[in-house]
Amino acid sequence: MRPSKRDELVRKALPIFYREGFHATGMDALVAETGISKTTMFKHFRTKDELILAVLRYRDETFRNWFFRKLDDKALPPKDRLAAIFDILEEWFEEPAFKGCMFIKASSEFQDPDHPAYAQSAEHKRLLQTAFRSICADAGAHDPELLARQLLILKEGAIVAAHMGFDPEPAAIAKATAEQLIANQIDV
Amino acid sequence: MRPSKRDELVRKALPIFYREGFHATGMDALVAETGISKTTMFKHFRTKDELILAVLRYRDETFRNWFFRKLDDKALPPKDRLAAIFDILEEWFEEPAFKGCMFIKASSEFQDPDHPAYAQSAEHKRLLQTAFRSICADAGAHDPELLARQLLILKEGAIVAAHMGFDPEPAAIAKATAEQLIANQIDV
DNA sequence: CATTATATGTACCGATCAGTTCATTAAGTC
DNA sequence: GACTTAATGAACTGATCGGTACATATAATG
Repeated sequence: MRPSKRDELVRKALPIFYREGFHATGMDALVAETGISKTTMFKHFRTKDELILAVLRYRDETFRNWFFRKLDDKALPPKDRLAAIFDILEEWFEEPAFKGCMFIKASSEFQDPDHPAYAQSAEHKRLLQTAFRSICADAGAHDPELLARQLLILKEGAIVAAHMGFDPEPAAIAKATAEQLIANQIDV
Repeated sequence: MRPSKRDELVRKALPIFYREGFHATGMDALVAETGISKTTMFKHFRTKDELILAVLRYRDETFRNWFFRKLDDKALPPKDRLAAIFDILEEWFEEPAFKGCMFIKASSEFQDPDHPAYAQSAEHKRLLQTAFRSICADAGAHDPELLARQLLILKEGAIVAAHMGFDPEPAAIAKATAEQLIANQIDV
C-alpha cells in the first residue's frame, strides 16, 4: 500500500482544483477538504506545481478513458462513431459538476508555454486529435487528418460554449455541423 | 480631464491581466508596471474585482470595435463577409501578443456564474453571436440563427486551438469548415 | 492668493500564500 | 519486541495578498 496516499491526494485534489481554480485553491484549503496533512502533501510533491501537474496527468488519463470507453460501449459502425463523439460530449455537459475543460483552464492560468501545466494541457489535446484521426481513418474519410482537426476545433468550441453558457445546446449544434463535414468526406 | 487617470489605469492594466492572468497579477505589480499609485487605484475602484470588471468591459468594447471595423474595411459583399471572419481571426492569432481570448480566461478564473467577470464574459460572446446572426441574415442564410451559432462555436474552438498550440493553422481549418456550412445554407 | 479636487509615497493592516520544522503517532516488517 | 516507514498536528517562516491611513504634493479654478 505504498503510494496510496499520494494517489488519494491526486484523486481528491482534482475536483477541488477543477471547481475552484488552480491559483484560487490554497494548500490549506486542500488540507481542509482532503483531510490529508500538509506534511504528507509536501512529502509526495515538492511544490504545489508538481501536485497540479500530477492532477492534470490523472485527469488526462481518466478523461480519455471515460470518453473513449463511452464511445466503444455504443458499439457503432466506424462511420457512425464520429458523430457519436458529440453525443458523449453532451452527456459530459449535462453532468451537474461540469465546469468546462480542465486543460483549457490550466492553460488560461499557466500561460507560459514552458510551464509544465501548459505543456501537459496541449499534450492532452494532441492525444485527442490523434485518437480522432484514427477514428476518421477507420470511417473511410478522404482526409482523416483534416477531418480530425475540424472535429477537434468543433469539440473545443462546444466546450467553451457550454461552459460560458452562451449557447443552450452547444453539443447539438456541434454535432449538426460535424455531420455536414462527415457527409462531405465519407461516401455513403 | 476628470476621469483620465481612471481610463489610463484600465488601459494599462488590460495587457498585464491579459498576459499574466487575473489572480496571478497583484495590485503591487499593477502599481509597478502602470506607474499609477495604489491610492489612486483604490480611489477609482473599490476592489480589485471592480477594476477587473472595468478592464473586461473595455476589452469587450475595443475587441468588437477592432473586429468589425476590420470586417467592414474589407468592403465585401454580404455573402463573403462570413468566411472573412476567419481571416480576421487569423490576423489576431498572428499578433505577437496573442494569448487567447481574455473572456475565456476570465470565465476560467472566475467560475461562479454570479461573478460579474463571468457574466461580462458570457455577455461578450452573446454580443458576438448577435452580430454574427445579422451578418448571416444579410448573406441570405436559410437559418441565420443556426449558422451564427455554428460559426461562433467554430471561432471559439479556433481560439482555443491557437492559444494551446495543438493545431498549426486553426483559423484556416475553421474557415474551411465555415465555407462548407455557408455553401449549404446560401444559394449561389 | 485661497480653495478644492486629484494624485502621490510610504508605511501599515490582518489575512493568506507556499513551504518548513519538529515532535508524536500509527502501522508494517524482520 | 526492535526497527523502519509513513502519516499526523501544530506551530512557524518570510513573502505576498487586497486594502487602508495619512500626510504631502500638484494643479486647476475662483
